Amino acid sequence: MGQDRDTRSGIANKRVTMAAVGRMAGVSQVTVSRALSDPSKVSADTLRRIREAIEATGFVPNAIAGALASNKSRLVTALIPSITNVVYSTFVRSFSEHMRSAGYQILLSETGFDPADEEALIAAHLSRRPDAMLLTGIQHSAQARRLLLGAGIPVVEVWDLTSSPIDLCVGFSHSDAGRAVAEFAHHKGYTQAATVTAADERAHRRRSAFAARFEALGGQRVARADIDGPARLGEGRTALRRLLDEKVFARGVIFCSSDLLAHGILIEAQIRGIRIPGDIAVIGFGDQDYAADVHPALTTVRVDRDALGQRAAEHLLARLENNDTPDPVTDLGFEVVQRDSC
Amino acid sequence: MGQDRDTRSGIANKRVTMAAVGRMAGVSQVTVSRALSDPSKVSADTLRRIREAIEATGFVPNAIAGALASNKSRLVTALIPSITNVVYSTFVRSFSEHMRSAGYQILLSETGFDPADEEALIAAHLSRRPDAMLLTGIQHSAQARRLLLGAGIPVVEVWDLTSSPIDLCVGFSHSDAGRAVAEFAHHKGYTQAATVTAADERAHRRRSAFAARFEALGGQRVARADIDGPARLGEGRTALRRLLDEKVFARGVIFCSSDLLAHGILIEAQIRGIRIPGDIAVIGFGDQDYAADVHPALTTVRVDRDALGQRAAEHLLARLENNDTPDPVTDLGFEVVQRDSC
DNA sequence: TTGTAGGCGTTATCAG
DNA sequence: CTGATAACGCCTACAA
Repeated sequence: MGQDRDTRSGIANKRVTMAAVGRMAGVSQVTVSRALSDPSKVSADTLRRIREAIEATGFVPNAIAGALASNKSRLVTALIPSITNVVYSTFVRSFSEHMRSAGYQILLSETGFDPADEEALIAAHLSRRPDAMLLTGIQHSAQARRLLLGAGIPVVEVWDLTSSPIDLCVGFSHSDAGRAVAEFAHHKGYTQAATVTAADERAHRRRSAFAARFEALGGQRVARADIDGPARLGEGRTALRRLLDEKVFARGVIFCSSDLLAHGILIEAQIRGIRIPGDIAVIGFGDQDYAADVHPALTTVRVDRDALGQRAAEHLLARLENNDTPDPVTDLGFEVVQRDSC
Repeated sequence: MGQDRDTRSGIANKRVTMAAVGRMAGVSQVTVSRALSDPSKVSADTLRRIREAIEATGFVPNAIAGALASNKSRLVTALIPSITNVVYSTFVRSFSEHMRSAGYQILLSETGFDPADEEALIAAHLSRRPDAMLLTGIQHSAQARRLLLGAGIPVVEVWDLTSSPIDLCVGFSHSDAGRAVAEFAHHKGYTQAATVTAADERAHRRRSAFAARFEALGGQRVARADIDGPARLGEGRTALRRLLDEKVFARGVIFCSSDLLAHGILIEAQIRGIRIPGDIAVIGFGDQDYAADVHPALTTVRVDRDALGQRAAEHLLARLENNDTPDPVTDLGFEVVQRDSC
């Protein structure tokens, strides 16, 4: 209670500095700094005394001061559309781990659905003077690009492809993915199709490419059910209901913008006694953890998120550490994974 | 290509400082600082010139220098077990949004499964001199506690309850939750039960409390299926299979440590023609987005993650901004949500 | 309303 | 191997 607070205040000893550690170890502040950054430059005995002093005082270096002095923050900021979307969070984990093992910490923020917010977020992140920055997607305001360029740090745009990245780009083509799915469906003999798409620009690009190719290959006009807001299981169920009730679609294949929506369709179909893939076939997107475990197992599009995070990290690190120039844009592709739902 | 890189290097103008902005606007650096932190302390005309200069130069304040000078980083760090687990990420989103609207940014890291890593992570985070820190859970090494105490910043531990928090604690009792589920099951007339539990200390505490209470209420010995590693849909399916095959359980209620596992059980049961809740009843944990949309709709335990994030933020802010002392520990409780699976 | 001076805790650069 | 000393870019007094 109050007691606790008092105790804490008492303990809130003024922060221990290198100078204090040095005093205790009988050396100057600079020597402490050296002992920490390159122990080999300090005599064994001094090193020992410094380590003891650090242990005794509970010294934790002040990275803020270090960053200011060295002009290196060892901080990398990342902007993703949503942290609760597993697609992005698994990718970010991979990215983080690779950056962390190179000594960088990640400052993560959600950009959400409003692209207008991104600019302010970028500025806020830039004020922390990150050594590099990761952005999701390739659509950024002119002012955002200016800020980024002005910062003079490596920037990697992920999850999409462009011929004119701000700096680096690692991703895959959403149009290609849509087309690949259309071709897959066509080869499986489907001539009727529908799409269920969440409110996401990249998802819509996949949908458009899918529909265009499917129709070009002789398929009938592709029905569509669009969702506003993020994908949820219930939205998948609703979408199937709408498609069926509005009689715009009765048989064929449904291409969803995410595995979650596809899963919703599986559930709704099961309840209605619609057989999958007998009556209706379903294709998801993302190849989530659970895609192989739902029933029937979901045919979907796999994007290697771990590889994506790794490559993004590697390219950034190449810029940061070595002085070599990685390829500005790298296409990691995707893969249609056939299972039972189509 | 190389061209791009050259361009970037060219543009990487040495960082614009407040002094530079001031020079351009015909005022001193301090005035620029004031114009930014409290525009009312600067004359309208000066303000205009400064704003023009900022616009023209693309100046972005250096939060590093600001933090060093003011001894306030406006940074709050958060440690969660996993970012890909929606339970934590939704909570963190709520926390982040509340902190952000108060002007704080969040530095997020995953602690993962190895509690030994936590200590190093805490130290790494502390080196950024956060103004406050959020920790998941109440189990921290003695050294970790020392570090935290020594930092002299507000700390909030979430997702659990303890009578001796490091500083603040906002959460709920996992034992209480387990017991509440046992009572719920008992009132529904079940006398046989099993648990499916992921490798998580808190989940196991819920399980123990559930089993103890269930048996105390006259139920038969509770069967168990434990999973090592994180919860996945497939693990839920496997668990049901194991429970059935090993003949340790055939009818009754299954309490899962997460909705995901429960969902796996639903799927496996459907495939095997086991009726839910006719033959077997299922109770999840977490009340995820999809819990109401699976079939049958999942009975589960709801934890108000948004409220949790909000309260954690509020209590931290109380320490940070006002000088009043929030209650050291606040129990936000939980709620058994009855739907169709039990 | 504006400016000057000093300092925040490091790292970089020279000396010794 | 160790130590002065000068930045780093801003904020907090205190003055004008």
